Amino acid sequence: MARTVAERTDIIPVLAEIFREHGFEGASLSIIGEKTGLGKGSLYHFFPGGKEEMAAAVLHEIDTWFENNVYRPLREAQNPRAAISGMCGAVIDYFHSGRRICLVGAFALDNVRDRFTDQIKDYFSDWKTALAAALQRAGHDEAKASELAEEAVISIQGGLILSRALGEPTLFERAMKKAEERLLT
Amino acid sequence: MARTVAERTDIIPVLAEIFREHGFEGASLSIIGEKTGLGKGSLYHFFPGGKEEMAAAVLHEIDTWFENNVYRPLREAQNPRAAISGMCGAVIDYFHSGRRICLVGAFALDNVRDRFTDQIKDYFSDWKTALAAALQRAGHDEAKASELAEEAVISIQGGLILSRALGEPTLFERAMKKAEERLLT
DNA sequence: TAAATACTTTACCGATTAGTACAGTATAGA
DNA sequence: TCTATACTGTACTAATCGGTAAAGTATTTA
Repeated sequence: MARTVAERTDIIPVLAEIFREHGFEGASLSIIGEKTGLGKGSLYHFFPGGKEEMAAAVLHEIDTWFENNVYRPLREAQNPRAAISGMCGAVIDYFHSGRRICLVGAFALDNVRDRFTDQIKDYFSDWKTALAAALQRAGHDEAKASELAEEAVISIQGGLILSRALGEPTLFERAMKKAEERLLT
Repeated sequence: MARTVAERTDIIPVLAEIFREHGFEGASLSIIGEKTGLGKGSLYHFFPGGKEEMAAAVLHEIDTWFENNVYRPLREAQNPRAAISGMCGAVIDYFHSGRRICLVGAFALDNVRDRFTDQIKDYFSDWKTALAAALQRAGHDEAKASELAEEAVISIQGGLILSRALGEPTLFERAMKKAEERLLT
């Protein structure tokens, strides 16, 4: 039989988009099979734990992406203000200017939240602490840095919801610009 | 047979909590039957359109609640600043200090978003315009009022997500206090 | 080239899904 | 009290769900 996919890692971004579009429960194995081009046999070969393992793998990939492209730059860049600015740009790109939802945020509101509690919690908590660290290095005291970081993450998540709900991608870009202003002044 | 529920309207709040807890797809008819104490026969008697009609009825009830308790007071109260302050209190109560999610926001991220596009859109759009109207009557120009209103609704939705994700109800109260400050200064 | 491993296809399982049909019972109005 | 309507319980459908089993075919390793 023809080999369709060489690497398990190639499937994960496809799974991510499926979960974004249909949610965890709505992402049936038939949809997954259709969009990945893989039969059930192959899917359970790569993910013996079934849908739950697929979603966990997606969340893990999201986590490493943010660690590499958002959290670590915030913690380690020489210029913290440039790193914060860079974060805002990376976020706009990642969420396709508000046309793409945040899977972790969606899971947090979904009934699967209990199955992925820790991964969801870490995502937001890591983001907050990394951003607060950059803000502190930019001159804010600990309390103010934590407050500003929390506000920014809130604005991102809320902006994604409203942007999606109203069908206005520009809303998200506006919210990000506002958030960046508040972080840098 | 014993009559269990007198009014269709009595069931809707129960349905709302079920959808909040399990999502639209996750709210199976067996769960709904169990929590409402109604058999399928009764459920389809009250809601011939099935789950979709149930969810639509819940969204409609939410809309009228916000119209009566949030939007209209914002539009019509003599003292707009007091009305804004009242809105913040009502919102904290309604969402149980962040322990309760916003069903409309959850639907906006879910795969049912396409089935209830208009009701979701109206919810956020009505909220924005009502709050902007109050802000204008409080002295802001149209552009600034619209900007502040959008920011506030964003903070509410984002606050609910983070509060839920991190398991910190105090986060939502903090976000609401911040939002109120920004609206009233 | 031969054997071991990696991947795929197909067929199947029991459980659950939303929804329908309909007979039966309770209630309300005349 | 009789009748019409409102409501409920039970049984049923066809479809789909996530998951399993196992035989078959590639690909890699020795």
